Amino acid sequence: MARKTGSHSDITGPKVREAALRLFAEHGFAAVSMRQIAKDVGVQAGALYLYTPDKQTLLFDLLCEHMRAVLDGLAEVEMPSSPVAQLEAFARFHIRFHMERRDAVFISYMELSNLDAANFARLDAMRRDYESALERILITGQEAHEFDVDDTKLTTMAIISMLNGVLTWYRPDGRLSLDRVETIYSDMVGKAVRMARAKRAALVAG
Amino acid sequence: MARKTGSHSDITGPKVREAALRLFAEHGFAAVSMRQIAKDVGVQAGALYLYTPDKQTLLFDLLCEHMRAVLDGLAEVEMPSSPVAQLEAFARFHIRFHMERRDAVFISYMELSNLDAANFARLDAMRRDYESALERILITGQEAHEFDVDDTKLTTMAIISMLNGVLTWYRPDGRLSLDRVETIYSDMVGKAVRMARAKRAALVAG
DNA sequence: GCTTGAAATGAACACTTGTTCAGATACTGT
DNA sequence: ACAGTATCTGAACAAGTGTTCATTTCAAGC
Repeated sequence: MARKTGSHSDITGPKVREAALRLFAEHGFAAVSMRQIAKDVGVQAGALYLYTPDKQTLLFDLLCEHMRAVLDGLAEVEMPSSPVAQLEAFARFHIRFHMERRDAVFISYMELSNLDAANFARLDAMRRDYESALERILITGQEAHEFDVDDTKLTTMAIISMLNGVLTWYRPDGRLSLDRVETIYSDMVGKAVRMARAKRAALVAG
Repeated sequence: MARKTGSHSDITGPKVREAALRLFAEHGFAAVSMRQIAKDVGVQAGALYLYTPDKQTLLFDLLCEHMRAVLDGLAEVEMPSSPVAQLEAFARFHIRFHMERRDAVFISYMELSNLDAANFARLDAMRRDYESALERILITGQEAHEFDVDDTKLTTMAIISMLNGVLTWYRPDGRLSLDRVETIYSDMVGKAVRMARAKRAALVAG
């Protein structure tokens, strides 16, 4: 046997990436062998090297594609004018988007150490871009005296960690709908950063 | 050569656990070989099996010991009477304790999938005990009309994720002291769950 | 000082790892 | 119908995997 009937790189290529993504997320990068990926695709291990130069690059490409999708997704969210509403929009987008791509997110937060320095740097830059978008919302709100944030950088990280936490426990068939989770979380985030009414009144008056 | 001069199981044993903890945290369980651990300890791979029946048990023992330390640590925190102060005490304890044991926390949140079902269940029970302690604070505050929480279980998870996030970015030599980070985080947590003054007044009046 | 047992070696086991490649097969364009 | 190329196999490679064990060495108790 050699080439299979109906085989095509447009089919096998995505299959490889899909299988790798799923298996890496489930067992971790180091714990998944090329032969396991190949078996999942329905092909011999050697064939994988038509679609990736090596295992590490396969991981990097998955991570890279994911971060690009996140940034593109956020760019497509039409942002309201008020910082409070912007923050809610961000929180809702983050939760929904990340829930739809659990596997990729899992890998992004766990397997970065398997990358070499250069690849890591590229991904880290993209991640910082995303976090900056949130920080800009906080800064805008701070300047408009709508938010009362001690440190915008720290608060950015805190919010993102909190939102990411949804991944670790949320189950689509669970007690709460995703929409309800989005609502509760964005409410909490809002309360955590919004300025107290009394303080704002004093500031506006003064 | 065989036995080394000055060698003792009271010395090598802890060394093995220490090295395993550090290496697992840095590279991941699957990516670390017994020979790497042995080299780090300064011993041959075979000698490790005097201190653990196998690699998986070594991981499990590390995780188990960590969770026990977390629960013991929390038990030793003397809790104030007011829920607001209790919440702050919890947040401060969580951040400080987890920062002091970064490696163990990293493993706890990343390598659970490498455990078999029985071991996983035992650890999961301990983790739920810890989370329950936080939820009880939220429930108490809720009943005292000091907190305004939509869903105590979800809020518990949200708070813990947020606090855990500190681990991913905090550097002891960075811009902020650990004490300041604790303050900012516990303030944010407090604001996120506390009941608005107006609402509380209305409730007390009504 | 000698025996006893703990602590460690180092070689061996059977298997898996990522990766390469000559050869075989199926599809595509002419 | 045929040539050419894209796709895949299957075997091979050297290195590394977790684990076992007979053997050796050191340290402590009598």
